[in-house]
Amino acid sequence: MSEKRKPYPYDQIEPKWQALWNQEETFRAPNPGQSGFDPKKPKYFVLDMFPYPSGDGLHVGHPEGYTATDIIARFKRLKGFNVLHPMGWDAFGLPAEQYAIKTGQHPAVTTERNVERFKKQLQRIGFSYDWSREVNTTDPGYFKWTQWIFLKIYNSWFNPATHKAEPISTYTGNDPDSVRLAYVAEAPVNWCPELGTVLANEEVIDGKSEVGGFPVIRKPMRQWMLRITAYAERLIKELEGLDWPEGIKLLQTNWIGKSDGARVEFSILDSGFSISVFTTRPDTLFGATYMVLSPEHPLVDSITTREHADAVAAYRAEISGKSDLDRTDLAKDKTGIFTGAFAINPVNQEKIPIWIADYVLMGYGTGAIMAVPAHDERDWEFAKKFGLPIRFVVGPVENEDACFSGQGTSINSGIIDGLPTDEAKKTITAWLEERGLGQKTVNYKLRDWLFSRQRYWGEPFPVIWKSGQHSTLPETELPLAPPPLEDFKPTESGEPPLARAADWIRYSDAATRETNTMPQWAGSCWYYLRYCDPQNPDRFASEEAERYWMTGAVKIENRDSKIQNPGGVDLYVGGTEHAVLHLLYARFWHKVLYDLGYVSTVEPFQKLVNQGMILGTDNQKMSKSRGNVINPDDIITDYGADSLRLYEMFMGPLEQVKPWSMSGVEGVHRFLARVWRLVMEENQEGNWEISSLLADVPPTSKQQKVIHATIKKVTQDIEALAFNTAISQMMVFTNEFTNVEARPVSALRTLLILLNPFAPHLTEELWSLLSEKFAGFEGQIVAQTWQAWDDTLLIEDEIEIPVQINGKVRDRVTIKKDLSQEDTTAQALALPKIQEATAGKTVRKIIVVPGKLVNVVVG
RNA sequence: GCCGAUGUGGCGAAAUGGCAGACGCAACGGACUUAAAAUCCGUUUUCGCGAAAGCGGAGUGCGGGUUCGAGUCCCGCCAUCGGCACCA
Repeated sequence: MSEKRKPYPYDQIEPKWQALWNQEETFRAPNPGQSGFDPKKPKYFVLDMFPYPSGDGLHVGHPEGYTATDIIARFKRLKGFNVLHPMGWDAFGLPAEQYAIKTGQHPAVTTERNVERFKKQLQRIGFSYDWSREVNTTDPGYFKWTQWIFLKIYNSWFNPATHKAEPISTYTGNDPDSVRLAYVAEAPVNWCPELGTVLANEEVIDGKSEVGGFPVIRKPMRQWMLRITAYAERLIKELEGLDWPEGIKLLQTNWIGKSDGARVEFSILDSGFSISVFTTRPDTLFGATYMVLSPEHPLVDSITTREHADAVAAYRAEISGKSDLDRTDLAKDKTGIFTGAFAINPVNQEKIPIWIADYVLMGYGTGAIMAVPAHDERDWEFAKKFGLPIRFVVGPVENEDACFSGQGTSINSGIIDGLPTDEAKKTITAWLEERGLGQKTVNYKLRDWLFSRQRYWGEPFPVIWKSGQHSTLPETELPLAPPPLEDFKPTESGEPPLARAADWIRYSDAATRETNTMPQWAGSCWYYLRYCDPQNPDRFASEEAERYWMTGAVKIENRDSKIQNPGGVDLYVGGTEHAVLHLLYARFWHKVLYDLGYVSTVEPFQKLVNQGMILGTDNQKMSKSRGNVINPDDIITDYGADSLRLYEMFMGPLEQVKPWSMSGVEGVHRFLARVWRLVMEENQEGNWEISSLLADVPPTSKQQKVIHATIKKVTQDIEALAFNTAISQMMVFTNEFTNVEARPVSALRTLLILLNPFAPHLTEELWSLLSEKFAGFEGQIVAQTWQAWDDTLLIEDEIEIPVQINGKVRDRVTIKKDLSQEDTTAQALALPKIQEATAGKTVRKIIVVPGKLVNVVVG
């Protein structure tokens, strides 16, 4: 009894309803063909970005997006949809592995423990997930299919004629390995000698390891690559029809980085070689005064003259020894060295020197450029530093001391003189093509996806090696689990940790297993598909289930008709941090599966929404070191899950970054307590009982208006994901019914249904309490139907409108709603204040906006 | 440097080109109470005048513009946050 009395007994009702939902599988979503499936209802697939179950547990950022999707899921169910709302675990990953290296505890053990904790935390918030569909990327039953998809990727190629992935058997060339969508290449990786491991790009911050801050160097290693570049064009183009934030589409488009230009062949003087360069400005070809190769360019050794060989070798050694950090730091200061060789400019036969410099990247274009210092900032800087000639070929030249990279008219350029830039590009490119000296080309910044990691805690590749040749395991040998190990560090020689499992590696006398593992992205590339049919042992998801949840089609139809209807996940909510990587990788895999006929839609996610980050109460990013982390468990203990949910949604627009406020939590908590007290009151003994003010009376017409305005606003706001204003409106509703002599039960019935998606526990409880005394509360609230509003009830007979003089409000007038413009004007002008203001002045114009205002313009 | 988002009271915010500040927090005042908490009622952009009801001016980062009318549309800046960063 000493405990402080709670404003309402959330601590009792929340666990009660959670247990009941769990027990009765209230939110189980049957698949077509299963009992309880209703084919007449439309489908709705609402997806969260599944979490990595870290050791820290949930933070308040997780429930933000999860609450938003839960409200949508519950709303759609009330609206009569079959709703797929699942949750799972992206459980492979580096933190578990590093913890294992430190403590020797197997990652599977810590992962299981963390998953358990995360799940408990999520269940305490009352999310309406169909837990029978839970997936875990580290389950053999799951990663079997991750590996299976890899096999499909490995066994296909991108046919440039059809712009589609096709089985490798349709490839007629003589080297299928050169076109597979999964291939092996020597590629530089982020090697951290201190940690003895390779790091993903995301784990390298400013050239140092995210963990520990140790230097990271680039080291070439044999790597698996996925040919995502083959899809560059489609990954840009097929974004078009998606309902995604424009900013995210742009981010992906820029990441893929398409540029139109030309490849131009330069022959090398006194040698049999020729070097091709990529340029977006072939119109400036006459201004090329030198050429630059990347230090890693394969022809550097062949063309370097004897007297420059030592200096070039020294420069190349210096560059390769630099860490990423050094290279970034020196980005502004150009370095380079002359090779002694010369190239011939194909348009004017001019002899130009060939340099190497690290501002030219091997990974883009051809790794070589023609330098046009007059019209390219970087070339300008380099030419200035090394005293190379500068020649203007795009006019008008206004300033000889500055580079001009814009468009203009070609000058000093032979056949293209006088042409505007666009024309000049076309003309010179055609001229080059006719002579076999160049070609119109499209280039992308996007690189192929480095898909292997030297890690333990990931999916092993279903690949074996025999005499230096790779081949794949048969599907029947999937899943291939990682071997049991006790030491998870890479070997001393820098080989992946799987190399320690000698027995596991030996596949046969002649063949060994691949020891790299897949990156964490692999499992998250397709998890939304597994949710459709998570226990299926024979396919990643049955065709029927995949088709139903992705397109809504119950029967299998002509596949081409699906292309018309974009389909896919109906709503996907998650943080912006995945704007490029996860969302690009998943789209890529999905397209491969689509091309090969395994899925029904071109794109996986039809609508995407990014929730904004939640900052600490100090307006700073939450972090352990700042000590400003808010733990959702504490909020639930002190205010209840419904308050946590409601506050997360009431803070502000979903997409916006916003700081946490404890008194804000108390505010919504008070609101929920007010709703509780609309229904319940305390008796003499201090027990809660149904309020004596409740009565089966019709609402007054004013109340009727509030009821219908609230149904309308809440419905429209939920559909627009504007949860904060939906809640405001329900507060208005509650205020309206707080001080009344008799409270119409029907009004509360409506409020409870509207509030249910937001505060499911409180509304279930009040619903069930009301059913003891009033009719209309049969069954659970989750089984009810969302109400419709009546617009005719919202129309006011009389409205008050402002009357302005020259745009400033001078008075107000109350008029009948359908009053004619003439009569409105007359009434407005008759107002004493308006009379006074217009006296002695000319009324020049009167603007009447029906039902809105009158504006009198006087001179 | 480039790209994107944002900028409104003491704070979180709201406003199809039409009464700026709904709703909530905080603060202040009142009711209830022996008292406090809780609850309920009220005030609260700011400046000036007024005892008060009220009256008047200013006001949505800054400077311009379009419009009868701009937080909202257009042009040019500034600031904060996020992303990319020698991509030829």
